[in-house]
Amino acid sequence: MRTTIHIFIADDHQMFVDGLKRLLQTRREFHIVGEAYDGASALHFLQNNQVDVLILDINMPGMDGMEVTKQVHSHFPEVKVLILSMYTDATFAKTLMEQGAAGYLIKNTGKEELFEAIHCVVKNGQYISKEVAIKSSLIAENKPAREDFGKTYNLTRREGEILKLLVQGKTSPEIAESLYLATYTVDTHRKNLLRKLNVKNTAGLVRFAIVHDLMNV
Amino acid sequence: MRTTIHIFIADDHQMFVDGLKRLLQTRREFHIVGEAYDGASALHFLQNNQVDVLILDINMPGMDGMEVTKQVHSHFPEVKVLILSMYTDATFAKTLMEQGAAGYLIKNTGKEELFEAIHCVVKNGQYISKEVAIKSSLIAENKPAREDFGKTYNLTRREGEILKLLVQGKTSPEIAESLYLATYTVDTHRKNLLRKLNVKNTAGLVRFAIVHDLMNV
DNA sequence: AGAAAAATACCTAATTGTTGGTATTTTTCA
DNA sequence: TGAAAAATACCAACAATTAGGTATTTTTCT
Repeated sequence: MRTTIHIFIADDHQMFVDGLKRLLQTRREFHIVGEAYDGASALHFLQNNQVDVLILDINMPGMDGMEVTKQVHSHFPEVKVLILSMYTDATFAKTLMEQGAAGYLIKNTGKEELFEAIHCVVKNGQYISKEVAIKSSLIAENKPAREDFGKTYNLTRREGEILKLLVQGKTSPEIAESLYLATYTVDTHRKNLLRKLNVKNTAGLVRFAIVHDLMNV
Repeated sequence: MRTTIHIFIADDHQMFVDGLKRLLQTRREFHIVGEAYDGASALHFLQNNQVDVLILDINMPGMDGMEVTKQVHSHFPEVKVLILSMYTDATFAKTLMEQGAAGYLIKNTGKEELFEAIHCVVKNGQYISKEVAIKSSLIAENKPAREDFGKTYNLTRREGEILKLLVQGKTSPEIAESLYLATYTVDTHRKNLLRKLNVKNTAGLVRFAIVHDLMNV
């Protein structure tokens, strides 16, 4: 790595920050540009300084890490947020990643993995601790491909056709008209779709279709 | 990196494989354990050998890379699939990641980024080429931040709240109950949502919400 | 050719959604 | 402190959806 990575540390434990600094300073490519013991100070610093990676302890007081992550992501999108946490809870990690965190590491991670994670997020990757990842299908969940959609979910050709039109916002009478069917028939297919996909209304059907990537939306 | 990373290369261009091997051999931590020029051979090798990372050319003949990715992910989940591709199409990359790929690199990537990507996927991260990522909302930074959603689309907090519940398949009475509101009120908000997002029914709302990534679905 | 699956169509009743209003209270912010 | 925005609530009428069926025709596949 030729270029220096500018790192800012936000953690409420002074000793932890010190240890982390020392650890990071063993690598030439890392440059600690600042530190803060609460979220507000961290945000303030970002306004006036170039920071590549914000290492953020998620147990910080004052302003919670979740909020800081959101703020940083929306106001300083170029800053990568790397979360350090004690929790291996996958849902928690997932939520943070969705709020804009680029990485999630549990605190007792080895230094090599930490270095790796920093490089990874700087390169636009996302990094998640192994301990967290194995707890759930947080990464790389296996969705069925579009072409075997019908097969996988046991939908017939007609059902798939009607589902597509539903996603487009069409009503039963409209679908009936465009497919030259009786509204009754369309409704029968809709009933079968609700049953097969185990949802209770059109919202569920639309959601299912989009999330499982049936549509080209 | 103390531990050796066992790499298998699957690509139909012999010269490309050779170049890649030479490139990877400049780093002590990488060990090329094998190579294949079609998907079937690659899968066969995995059955009898320890492989950490499978570098996979997505333009391989015989068995397409998409299929190999799926197979590897389901049969050898411990093997990280790193895709090499010529295409910067984000949808394509996304589909592959969903099939179980751990990383996606375009072929004219620099060696440092390649090394980085390998380390990243081994550590359970996901790596996506910058060139691909910036083309779409594949990674978080390019999506409108969730908290700006309301601002971007002029939705109020309450409207966003109700939209989320609609996507979950809830009916007006149900939403009213969970938010301690009159059904009348929920319906007013729904009317405003339909107007603001310019769709004509709930299917449109759900579709909009998911496509614009308001939800965590 | 015969069975199974898919597609078609119909009926009723209850619930939910949509449209087009009006109007008051609460919150936010300049 | 006002004005504006947001949130709340109500009414009526009509359209659409959902749930519970039954039943015939057409297509697919062995």
